[in-house]
Amino acid sequence: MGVAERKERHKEDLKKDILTAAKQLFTEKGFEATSIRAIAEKIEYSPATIYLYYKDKNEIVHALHQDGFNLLMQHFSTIDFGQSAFSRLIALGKAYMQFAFEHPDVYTLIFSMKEPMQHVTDCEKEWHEGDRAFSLLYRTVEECKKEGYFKDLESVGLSFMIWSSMHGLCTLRTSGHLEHMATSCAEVTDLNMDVNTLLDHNFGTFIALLEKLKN
Amino acid sequence: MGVAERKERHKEDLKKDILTAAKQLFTEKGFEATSIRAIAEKIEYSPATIYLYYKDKNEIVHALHQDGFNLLMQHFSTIDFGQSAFSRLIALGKAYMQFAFEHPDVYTLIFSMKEPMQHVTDCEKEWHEGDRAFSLLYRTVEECKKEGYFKDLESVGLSFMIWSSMHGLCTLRTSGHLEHMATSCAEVTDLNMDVNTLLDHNFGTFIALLEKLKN
DNA sequence: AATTATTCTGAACAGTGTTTAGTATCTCCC
DNA sequence: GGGAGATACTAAACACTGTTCAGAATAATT
Repeated sequence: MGVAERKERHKEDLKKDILTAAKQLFTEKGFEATSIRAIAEKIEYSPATIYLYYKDKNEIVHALHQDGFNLLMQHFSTIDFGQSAFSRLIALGKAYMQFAFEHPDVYTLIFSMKEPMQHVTDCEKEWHEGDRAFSLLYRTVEECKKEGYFKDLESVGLSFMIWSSMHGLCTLRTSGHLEHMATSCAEVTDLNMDVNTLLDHNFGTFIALLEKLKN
Repeated sequence: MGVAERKERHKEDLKKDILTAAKQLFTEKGFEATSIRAIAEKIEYSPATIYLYYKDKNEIVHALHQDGFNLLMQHFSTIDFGQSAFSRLIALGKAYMQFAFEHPDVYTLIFSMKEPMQHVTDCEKEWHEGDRAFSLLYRTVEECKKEGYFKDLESVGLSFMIWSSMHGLCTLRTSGHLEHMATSCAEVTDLNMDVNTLLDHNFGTFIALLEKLKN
């Protein structure tokens, strides 16, 4: 039965090759430019072959979705767990934003597009990667409470608001809204700065805001 | 010269008809299903005719972008300006979220898609609608400070963080992430609720959070 | 070597945004 | 009223997209 095993291995290899090609095209040319035909050309197979390994494009996107989430968790793993819970919370936010900054397309894929999440609910699949990431945030918030922060504030709601504010900041950036505001808010307010300065400035306010919630 | 005027009027009418048809299809069938051919069919003209009135699809999207923003401002106009600045801030957040809830496609168009904003920067156009909306938030935050809120917090940064958290909440909802978390966060935490309850709960935490920032 | 099973592909379908060459209509001037 | 010219419109094509399916090429089994 050595033959069957070899074939099985080859099939799995090809399946991975498709994903690797998709990921490469995706990060190189962006999501819009990543077509089935382009993936097929990269692995030197016909477009129809891809459909023998993946049901449709959504299944490929979903696989990339999981990959992207592992990359995010990798960013989180660099955080020093020796420091205080509050410092860890700030570091978590920073790592999150840096991830969004370094991999804007991956970020959009895993947090803004509705197709991958639709695929999860459609196939009644679990999504442990996402749960784990939120759980990390939630537990950090809980530990912050032990340090005297966020008294009288409910942890789940607060965790979501922290996530939302970071997510909102990241998406406003990638959509170009923040860039517009950076140039035009000089008229509205009296500050004039570029996008990244504005982003840093806002994150600074975020920290200051959380710090004020001690006791 | 009555003829030339009549023709000019007719041209402008047709231009508006295209937009009306686009808006209708857009709200009825969503953005994905709104093709140039579908718009053409609705106004009973050939697809090529549309290109005599709009440079490309982005120009149509940009026009809808402006329309959508006026709709948002309309939602804001229902707010009672007699109440305190802090109450107005909360009402602003509520109106913003309700807008996103009632018109999810319009919300995605004006706040999540990057094409319309790209078009603004490409054509070096102004975007007064957006500036006005942010300015409204900014001024409300400033007035809240006079009422004793947000001491030692910088207004621009805080305005952006408030916007971000609301925007983040809205996009996490439309993308389906919140829906997933609502069902799976029972395992992570100990709460079990549906999407809308979770959304309300989070907004409640948001208010509680802001209230704690008095003095 | 012939049969069967597996793997792959060319071609097509129905859709997308967009361009161009050509037609039909309508206005103007003689 | 009839011919010239401007204007408005469209059929058809181009280059794409995701996806399907009949059939060809290859590999394994008898």
